[in-house]
Amino acid sequence: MQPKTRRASQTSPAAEPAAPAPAGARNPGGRAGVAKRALASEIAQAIRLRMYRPGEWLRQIDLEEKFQATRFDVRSALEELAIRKTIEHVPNRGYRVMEVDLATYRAIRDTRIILEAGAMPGVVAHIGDDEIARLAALAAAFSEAVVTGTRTQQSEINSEFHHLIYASCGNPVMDETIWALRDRSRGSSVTVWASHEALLASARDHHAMVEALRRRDAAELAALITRHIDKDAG
Amino acid sequence: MQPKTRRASQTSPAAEPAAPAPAGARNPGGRAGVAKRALASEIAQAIRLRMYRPGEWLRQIDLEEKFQATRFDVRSALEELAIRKTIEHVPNRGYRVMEVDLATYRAIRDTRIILEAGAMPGVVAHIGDDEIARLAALAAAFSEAVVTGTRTQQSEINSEFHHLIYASCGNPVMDETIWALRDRSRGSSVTVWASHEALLASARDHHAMVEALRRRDAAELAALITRHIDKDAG
DNA sequence: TGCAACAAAATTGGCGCCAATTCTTGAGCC
DNA sequence: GGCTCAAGAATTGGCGCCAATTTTGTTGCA
Repeated sequence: MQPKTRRASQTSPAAEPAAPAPAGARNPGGRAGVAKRALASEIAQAIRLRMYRPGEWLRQIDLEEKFQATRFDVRSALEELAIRKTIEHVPNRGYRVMEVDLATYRAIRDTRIILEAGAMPGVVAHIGDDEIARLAALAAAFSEAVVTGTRTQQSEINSEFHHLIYASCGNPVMDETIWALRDRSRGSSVTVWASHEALLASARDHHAMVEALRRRDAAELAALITRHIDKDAG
Repeated sequence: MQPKTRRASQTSPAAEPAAPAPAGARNPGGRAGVAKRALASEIAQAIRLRMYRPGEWLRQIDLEEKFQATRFDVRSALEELAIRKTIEHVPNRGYRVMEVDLATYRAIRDTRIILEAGAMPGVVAHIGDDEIARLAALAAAFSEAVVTGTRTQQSEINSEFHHLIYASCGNPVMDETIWALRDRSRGSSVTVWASHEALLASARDHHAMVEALRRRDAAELAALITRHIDKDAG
């Protein structure tokens, strides 16, 4: 192995104090370094928007021209999503949108309940009045979207609502973990809002959450979130 | 863009019923497909064992010959670890072991507490007597290792102990999430056991956990775990 | 008419090359 | 003697090529 062994410098074990932050921006050709990471989230977004359904194969050539990226970038992005469990990699067959079976779905749901309900005390402690006001506005917007908006609009407003909540818990790691799980549960067929009634119930939940938030009632909030996830309104 | 546009086949949106599992094994040249994933965990293991310290640079050429892998494999593995937040990628500088600052450390710790304590009811519900017996054995082994064993041995036994617990919660996703967080917190300087007293306290905690497990006392277990993490004994 | 084997096409995936960038060393200058 | 600047060495990283493998279409045979 090893096509070309140049030099085997000893990795300074203890040295290297910890470089602070050398330079910063760089972008020579056009958007090479950027596209790498961005492409992964673009594809992830497309999956979120159900442009690719669970079980569907993601052909590299298609993505290549769909997103105007090089094959290499596409493959990197695909690999990243596979690691994130958004898609699944089958050797010599390609990548396909992850399909989560019922058991896995329940596992994700239970984990989410623990995490998201557990985040509520932090939210109550850290959230400000302006955020609550914004949440109230979003809850109202969602209620309206249930009647007038498209599926995508509903989904977006709903996402924004929950995003704002978890971002307010004062714990970036928790926020990140919660959204990783939320993304994973999207590959389930259960996830799509079942009925108009379910949507209405979700809208009501949102308003109740805002109320509980105003009262700084963490326990009530946790209970609401738990029910909310259990019904799987996202 | 697009070096060679062959054909833009329409991605069959609804088709693709969901291929079950075509073939399975494949390994022509030697270990190409295997090394890809394996290498990442090998490097991760090395980091876990502190062969590379937080902040230290991981030179591709060194890894190349250290693990007898091609440059391409090394880079893939490094990318994977960067996505997992085990290491950090600095463009044109390379990859280095992630250093977690105090704030992030606390964020991880708080998230872990919520998750790991939240997993306890599941553990109590699903664990069998044989697992408890094994845990008791491990707790004893740890107590002994505190006196006679090396740092690495202690760490390994401790890992096995906690691994067994979380694997018994009946929720693979939870287990996986917990370990992802545990791995991330390793990049902190706080993580290493502070003193001999701390080690002894950890050992005592383990025995107390086994006891609580025997009594199927989820609340007590959760309290123990919370304290255990708070003291940061791993 | 149905099935099986074969052949052609398409797609994935491993790998190496070389340009871009950064780090290091040494000379020149203040 | 210390600092700045510049040339050289080393390392990272983008990208394309082609082999391996799978899928699709077709022909021949029972």
